[in-house]
Amino acid sequence: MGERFLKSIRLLAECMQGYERLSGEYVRRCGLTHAQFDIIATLGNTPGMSYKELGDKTLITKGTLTGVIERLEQKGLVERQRSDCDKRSFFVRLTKAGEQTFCTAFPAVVAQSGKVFKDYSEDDFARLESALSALKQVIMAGQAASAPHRECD
Amino acid sequence: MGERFLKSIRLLAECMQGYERLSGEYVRRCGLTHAQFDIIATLGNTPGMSYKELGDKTLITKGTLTGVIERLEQKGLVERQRSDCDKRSFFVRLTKAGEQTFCTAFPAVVAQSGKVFKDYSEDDFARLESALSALKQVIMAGQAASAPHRECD
DNA sequence: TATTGTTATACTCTATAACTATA
DNA sequence: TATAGTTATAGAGTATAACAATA
Repeated sequence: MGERFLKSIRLLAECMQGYERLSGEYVRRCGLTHAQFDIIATLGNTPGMSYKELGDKTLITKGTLTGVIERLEQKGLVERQRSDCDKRSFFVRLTKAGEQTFCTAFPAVVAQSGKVFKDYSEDDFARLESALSALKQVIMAGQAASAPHRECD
Repeated sequence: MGERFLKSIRLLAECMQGYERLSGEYVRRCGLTHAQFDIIATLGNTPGMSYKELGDKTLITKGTLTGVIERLEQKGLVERQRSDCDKRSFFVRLTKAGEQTFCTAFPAVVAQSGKVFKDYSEDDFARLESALSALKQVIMAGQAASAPHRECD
């Protein structure tokens, strides 16, 4: 009976699915998959980062990341450069074209999907952010707690 | 500059990703994929429903749904039955084994992933649900509004 | 020895569209 | 004509594990 949280999770999932359905349409119009858009959005406004960092931020595992980056490289949207300090590591960054995609596709997706918030007040946003920040905190704490057990069981 | 909502969306995505990472581990331990678990969870505690309804609820398109249901059928977790009233339609429901999976896998996933909420108060839940309900409402309204335009552009 | 990224395998999901059978 | 579900195709993400090069 302690499943009080299920309603919240269901709502969370519905919101996320709903938003992804909304934005996904525009993402696809840019010729990107969700994962590719994720990478572009993560690399945008940064000097670039390693595969490792990119994988951590996007939840894409390294094996998959190779493929995703490969396809983005073929499209000319990202480029890789060996890291100076650690020669095992690659540094991934947006190309000019990638930055342009970021600067057009990202705002386009944002603008279209953001329409639904037109009647949101400052208070509405504050409440939502506050509730989600608290949620994020316990979830991240839970991940940190369970992660070390991965190999023990 | 009207991107006030981006922070909320980012938080939403982080929460969802975090929760999916948490629960995904347990889902996989039950031998189910995310989509399969989604179907099982949706069919649980219902007398069953049509493909159409199932697709609407899970956001899985009909073409994909055929495959997902097929694999669940092979595992003996769901069964299909032609609808009496509409012979085009199939009625999908959990088998005994499927119900058992629902009754064990679902609570297991729920129990494990629910651990992170152990310190959540009634008020915390109320705030979260309230904020998410409001969010869901505007997103769903946005979907309804944009859906008819799909073929116009 | 541990870590970064690659490669290979096998499976699953996705979008799309043409198709069948029923309404 | 429209709808429920199937089939086919092509592409993409996932888990897993063995592997090379570097630390």
